[in-house]
Amino acid sequence: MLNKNVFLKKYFLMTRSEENYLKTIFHLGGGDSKSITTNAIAEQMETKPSSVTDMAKKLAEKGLVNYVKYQGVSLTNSGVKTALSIIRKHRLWEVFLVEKLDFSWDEVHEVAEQLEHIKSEKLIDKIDELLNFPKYDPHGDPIPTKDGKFQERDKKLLSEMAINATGVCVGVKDSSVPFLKFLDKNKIALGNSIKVLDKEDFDNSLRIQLEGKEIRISHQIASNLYVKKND
Amino acid sequence: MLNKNVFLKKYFLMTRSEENYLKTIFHLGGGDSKSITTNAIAEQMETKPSSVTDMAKKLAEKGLVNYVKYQGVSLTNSGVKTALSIIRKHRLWEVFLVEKLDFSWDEVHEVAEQLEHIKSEKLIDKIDELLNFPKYDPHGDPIPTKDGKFQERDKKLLSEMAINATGVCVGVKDSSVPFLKFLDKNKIALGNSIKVLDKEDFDNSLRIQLEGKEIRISHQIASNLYVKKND
DNA sequence: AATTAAATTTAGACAAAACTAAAAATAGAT
DNA sequence: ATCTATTTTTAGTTTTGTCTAAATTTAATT
Ligand SMILES: [Mn+2]
Ligand SMILES: [Mn+2]
Ligand SMILES: [Mn+2]
Ligand SMILES: [Mn+2]
Repeated sequence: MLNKNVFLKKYFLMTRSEENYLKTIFHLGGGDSKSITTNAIAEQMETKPSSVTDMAKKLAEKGLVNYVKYQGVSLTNSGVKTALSIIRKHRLWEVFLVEKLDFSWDEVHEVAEQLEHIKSEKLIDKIDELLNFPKYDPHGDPIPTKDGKFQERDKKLLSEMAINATGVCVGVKDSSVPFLKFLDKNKIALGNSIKVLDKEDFDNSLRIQLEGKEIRISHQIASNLYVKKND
Repeated sequence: MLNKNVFLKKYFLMTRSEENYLKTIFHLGGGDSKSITTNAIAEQMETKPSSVTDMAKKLAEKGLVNYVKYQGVSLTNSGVKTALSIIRKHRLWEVFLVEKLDFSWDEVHEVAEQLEHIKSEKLIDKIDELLNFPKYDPHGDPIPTKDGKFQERDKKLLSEMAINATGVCVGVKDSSVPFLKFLDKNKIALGNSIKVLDKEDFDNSLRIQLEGKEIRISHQIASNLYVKKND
């Protein structure tokens, strides 16, 4: 009885901390068999490199990451699968909070960080169904399907669009609370139509048409907004 | 910074384990300044008495329980308040799962055990609103209000009702999965009308009318079903 | 009142997840 | 190729929550 639980725990059950590490490694690109350094992971997670080393060993033991001393970690197939299932939960909960509970897009991340660790396959599948199987979360990020398929959208940073090009705002690169609140205040939202009117060479700021109205936008903003170009 | 966090953690932030202890103590009657023994708590939580002793000290330090060596623990006002907020969350999530996601009443407890620890006041208030401020959970247990008010229903065990008395089934005493599944199989549900027809002295079984149909019920079942008597 | 049984606490250990400080390995620059 | 700065790992601690085994207190019985 005790031995069986120790076995399950060691090789199958995921702790919250382990899940957070997998998610971070995935977001840093470790899903494409690219090696991520312990330092990079530590910085992202606001923890210490030595803690990351400890966890790397544990995750390697579970077959979730490839870890070679001094060479960093990458996700195994199993690790990718697990990371995607957590990201799927995170983004579905974010949609739920916005669509069903009237949260604003700057409030959802913090709560989703907790909800993503709830263990119930039925729960998340039912939430998915309730939301009518959404493809994107409130920040425009794609939601992996139940079987881990990922549909990245064809999008471009607004700052990289040519003059006179038109499109629709579909996502944010920076999804920090201050940036999202800034966009709200300036009435910039996902789904808005955009046309690039002019670029200012001096400071790289843009003059754009947003839902018909002409506004000026700094480079900082333009380089954090994703646009889907019209054909 | 570090000192501030240590301070917050020690005196304000609740861990999942601490929350589970408070909830258990409350369910064992520790809210009415009755002393609950460490043994009773240990048995309920499937843990060891020595672990309970450790936690009792920690909760006392936080001002959540009164703890006197060898005398057991009872909840302080602050402890009751905290316990009620967790029970409120647990029961609201149970309603949510049944009402919005089509879970059956025997599936919700396990998931609610996880969801009750999500920390977001806004989240639970919005869930409450979405559900239209329900007063009872799927097992007939009352849901505390935001400010901790408790409306226990006037109910009686079916086994204690007099012959010819009528009422409505409003709750279960045993809310274990097997019992709930048994009730489903026998088409006994909350809201059903009940009339006691006859009692068998030999084995204390009952003959009752359930939604018009006459059925026979063992004492074991009758002593785990709550009925609200008609006036 | 003394003895015994049961309940409770203490002491010491362990696993998980973090930390600090020191040691080792790698990469960059001469 | 050697030295040096940076990165990474190791070793040893800490905190939380648990456990076992031993000691202590309380309750029950004679
Ligand atoms: Mn998020
Ligand atoms: Mn998001
Ligand atoms: Mn429950
Ligand atoms: Mn319930």
